[in-house]
Amino acid sequence: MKKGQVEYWEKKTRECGLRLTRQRKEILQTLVQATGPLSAREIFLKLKPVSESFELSTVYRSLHSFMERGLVRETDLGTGEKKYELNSGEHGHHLVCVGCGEILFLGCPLREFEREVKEKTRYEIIEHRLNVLGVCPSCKGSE
Amino acid sequence: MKKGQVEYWEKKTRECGLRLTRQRKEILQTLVQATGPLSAREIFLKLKPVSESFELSTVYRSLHSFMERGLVRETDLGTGEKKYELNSGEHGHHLVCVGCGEILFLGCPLREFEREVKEKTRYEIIEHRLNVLGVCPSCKGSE
DNA sequence: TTCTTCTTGCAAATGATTTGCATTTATGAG
DNA sequence: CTCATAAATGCAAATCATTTGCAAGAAGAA
Ligand SMILES: [Mn+2]
Ligand SMILES: [Mn+2]
Ligand SMILES: [Zn+2]
Ligand SMILES: [Zn+2]
Repeated sequence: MKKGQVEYWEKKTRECGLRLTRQRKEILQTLVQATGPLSAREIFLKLKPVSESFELSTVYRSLHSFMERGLVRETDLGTGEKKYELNSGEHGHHLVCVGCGEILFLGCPLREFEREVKEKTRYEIIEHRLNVLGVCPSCKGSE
Repeated sequence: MKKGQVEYWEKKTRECGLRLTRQRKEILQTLVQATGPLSAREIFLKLKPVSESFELSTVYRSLHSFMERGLVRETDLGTGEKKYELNSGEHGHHLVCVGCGEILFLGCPLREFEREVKEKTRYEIIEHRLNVLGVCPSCKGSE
């Protein structure tokens, strides 16, 4: 069972001791289908029409449960709302188009830098957060 | 007149067409003395005892005026409140101690990376945001 | 099926930041 | 220096994302 399938995440959910509710299934489904990180409200808006009943607060609560167990990652891309994505396990960063909001995944160029910072400052490094803002080719064209 | 002196920033304020009010002087003074970026509320709390009357909303409004003119920079260090600092002109990033909140300035290791991203993605790069979280030596000691 | 515990819906609270509006103040002209 | 005017402030209320309390509902173990 692969990370691209809902079943994978549903199993993980159970394994973490979380109950697999209809709402959580639908949230996971939405995240699996997504091409990039989504905000709680984006998830909510995708589901409300399809789903019997659904609360935004439930989305937030589910995402937090998922985060606590490491199933989901949260990113603040400076777009007002925090974004959430399934935790693929591979560390990286995001390139955001300020025009259309498209989000591309970027690898991490900071392994060496982190070592230098640790050495120079004597801080224990916990994590780093990087994101890049730009304009995608398509948005560049249509100005 | 140097960037370490309030007078420098007071002059700049005027040159930008902004009026130099008592409140703005005090905000600039606070920022000049600061050893790192401060939140609007931190500035407010430093000034309230000393100053005749002062509103948090005034701090926010002043900071925004300063930002529009490039006198002040805003950073989101993920600490809940946005932080503000005088715009030294030199681009860089921050290392934040999750223990005591100490903030160190870091240089930018991403010039080359930005070029690569531009080439690979064909995005026009506008800016990047990076900050590093860690534990300072002093906080490491006292656990 | 039953029982227990975890989740949800719903509404109200929170916390940072912003805004409307009447009043005050900085600044430039006279 | 005095005055007029636009800009800035105080104060209170509004926003907006996110969180929380609580009663009712639904998973899942037995
Ligand atoms: Mn990285
Ligand atoms: Mn940089
Ligand atoms: Zn775009
Ligand atoms: Zn510290």
